[in-house]
Amino acid sequence: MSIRPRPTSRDVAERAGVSQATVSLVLRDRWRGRVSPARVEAVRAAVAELGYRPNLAARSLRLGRARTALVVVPALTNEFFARMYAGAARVAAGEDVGVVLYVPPDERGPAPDPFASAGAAVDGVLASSMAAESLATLSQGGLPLVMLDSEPRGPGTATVNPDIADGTRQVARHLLGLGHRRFAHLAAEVDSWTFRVRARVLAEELAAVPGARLVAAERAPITVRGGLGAAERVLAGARGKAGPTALVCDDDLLAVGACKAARRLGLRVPEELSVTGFDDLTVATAVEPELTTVALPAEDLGAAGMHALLALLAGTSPATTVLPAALLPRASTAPPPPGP
Amino acid sequence: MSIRPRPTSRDVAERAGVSQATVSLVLRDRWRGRVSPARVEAVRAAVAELGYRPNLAARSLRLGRARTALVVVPALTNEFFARMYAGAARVAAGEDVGVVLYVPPDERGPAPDPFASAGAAVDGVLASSMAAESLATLSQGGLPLVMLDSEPRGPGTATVNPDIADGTRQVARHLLGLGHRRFAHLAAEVDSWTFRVRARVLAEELAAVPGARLVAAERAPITVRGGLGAAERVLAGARGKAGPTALVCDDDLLAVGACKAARRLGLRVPEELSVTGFDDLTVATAVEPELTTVALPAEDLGAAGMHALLALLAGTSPATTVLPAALLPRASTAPPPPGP
DNA sequence: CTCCGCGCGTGTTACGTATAACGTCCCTCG
DNA sequence: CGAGGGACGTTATACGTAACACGCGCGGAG
Repeated sequence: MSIRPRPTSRDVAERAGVSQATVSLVLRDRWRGRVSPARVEAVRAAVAELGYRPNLAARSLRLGRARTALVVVPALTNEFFARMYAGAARVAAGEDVGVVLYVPPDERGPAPDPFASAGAAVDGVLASSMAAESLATLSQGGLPLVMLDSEPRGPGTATVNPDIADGTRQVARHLLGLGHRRFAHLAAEVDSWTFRVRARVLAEELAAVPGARLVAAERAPITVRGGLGAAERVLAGARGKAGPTALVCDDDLLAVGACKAARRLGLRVPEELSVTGFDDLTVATAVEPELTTVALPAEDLGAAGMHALLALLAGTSPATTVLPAALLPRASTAPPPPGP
Repeated sequence: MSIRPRPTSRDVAERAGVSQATVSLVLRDRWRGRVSPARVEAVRAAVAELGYRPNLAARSLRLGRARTALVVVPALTNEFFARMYAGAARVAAGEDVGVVLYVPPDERGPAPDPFASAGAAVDGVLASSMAAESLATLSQGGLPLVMLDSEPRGPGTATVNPDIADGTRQVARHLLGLGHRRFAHLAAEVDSWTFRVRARVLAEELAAVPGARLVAAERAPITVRGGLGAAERVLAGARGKAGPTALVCDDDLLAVGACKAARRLGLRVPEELSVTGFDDLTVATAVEPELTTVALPAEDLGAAGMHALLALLAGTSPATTVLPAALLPRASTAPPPPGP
């Protein structure tokens, strides 16, 4: 089986007994009123027989656009980003747009140039939750750029965000409404917009209620282990008198870790400690008790982002979109235990 | 701010006072002994000033290859696939190869042509755990193809698989060794190689031990809900006398659902019912009790797959690789309750 | 003195596709 | 009967890059 070079449109033309231009017309569906049905059929038959596929590099070069978007995501093993990607990919597939995915290989160190390593030609960029320095690199491409779940930027780039502030507000008010006054915050140790907003809004909401306060705050990597360790530090520190009765976590994984820590320390959730998460991941309903959390529309975010990018490519001017977040009260929150 | 067309290598040449050919030589690092250092510097400076980036479509067309791989994955929201992808992407990034990701939009219905919707030119394909019919489409591309976690095929395509048979064997022997004799199997409702192997090997292992048998089998979608429903059907059916004492699940999500079902029915895990999972997902250690499961080297699988693809592209002949699976005994398995 | 070889560069071409700009018929209408 | 125009195709060209095949001086060897 010797390797046979891929057939070109010229090969198809020869086989069908027409010119290469005619083949192109047929393939692009531009033949109406220019090519007779008989020849169209001949071309189609030749395409099928040869197993011809257009060379996409050549097409991109000729057309000056690739119908391809570069999607940049910090880590796909994070369910939230995976869902966001799924939404973006669905829209892209529907619009017949290709997707080149770029995931920075490592947290530390300067990431290699996404454009160089992308390999393929790309018309625009959809990036999510990036740290500021990576962003600089992305803007340098000079391509239309849509940011997801990130600090809204000046004109020039579009942004699509979940309403993190409102989600956080709902969590805080839910817990305050249950009667909690002593809070702890388990924060993600990543320094990005979304987590800064959570910390800020939580502080604001607590400040608005007399007697309410943040008795502890810890940062941890966004994993179950991370949450476990951080929660142990928070809870072990202040056993008894002035410990927090509510633990607000930046992510469901942290919340799950916190629940494990509570169990180890003999604290019952939610009777003695309320715990809240963020994102409504699969794990939120897998554990016992099921987590009270904030559902963010991850798929919609990705989908809206891709739509925004396509709009940008079509020439509309960039805008900022905010999608709603919804508190899902479940079994990990309850009124605080009565004071002594 | 009017849109400025992207500079080409000719623009760079003009600015640097050299010919376009020289620019190309410098950029491809082919100038040693052909271009004087002074001019090399001039070119580099011009590149920087103009923010020039090579047009990848043109480069691919000229070179006849794109240094880009098409990766096909059934669903990235499945943590196992996400990890597999991460491994593949890491290798690709290291080898300076781009990745075009294709996720079939829906389970049902014929998937659109991956190559057409890929948008970008591609040199080879890395596909995982696909149903047979999708595979046919992939082979049609005539491109080098590496399959992950799939039925080993004849010569022509390389395969990289986890040792599913051995993993399943370890689970069965672990439970048999604990004394279990009445088993139930919670199978994934997807019809793919990996799940067929699990069912077959489980049956074989039970057949080899006198008295051991499969008292029930159910199929379910690979979600917590799916596992919950299926486990309820299995467990509610045979309360008391001849119910299974061990529940072998094809996936950790199913196992988590099964644990929830057991709890609802008042069965304690692992004292009254042992449950095993597969894949060692994050959720396996998030729940209580932590799941006994089989760890599959997802990242390594993806990495090995990408290496295999690169080898194929370099001209080596396709091979089949098998990576080990490891049983992780944790807290969801124990000896069966003493008989009445 | 001639000629070769080397250091340095440049002109030119091809990759495969899409499309603008042209022909040709042949039919119809004035 | 001639002009006009529609239906049908083709020729030619450009997209941006990579690299082959040549120059052109100049210095040293023969």
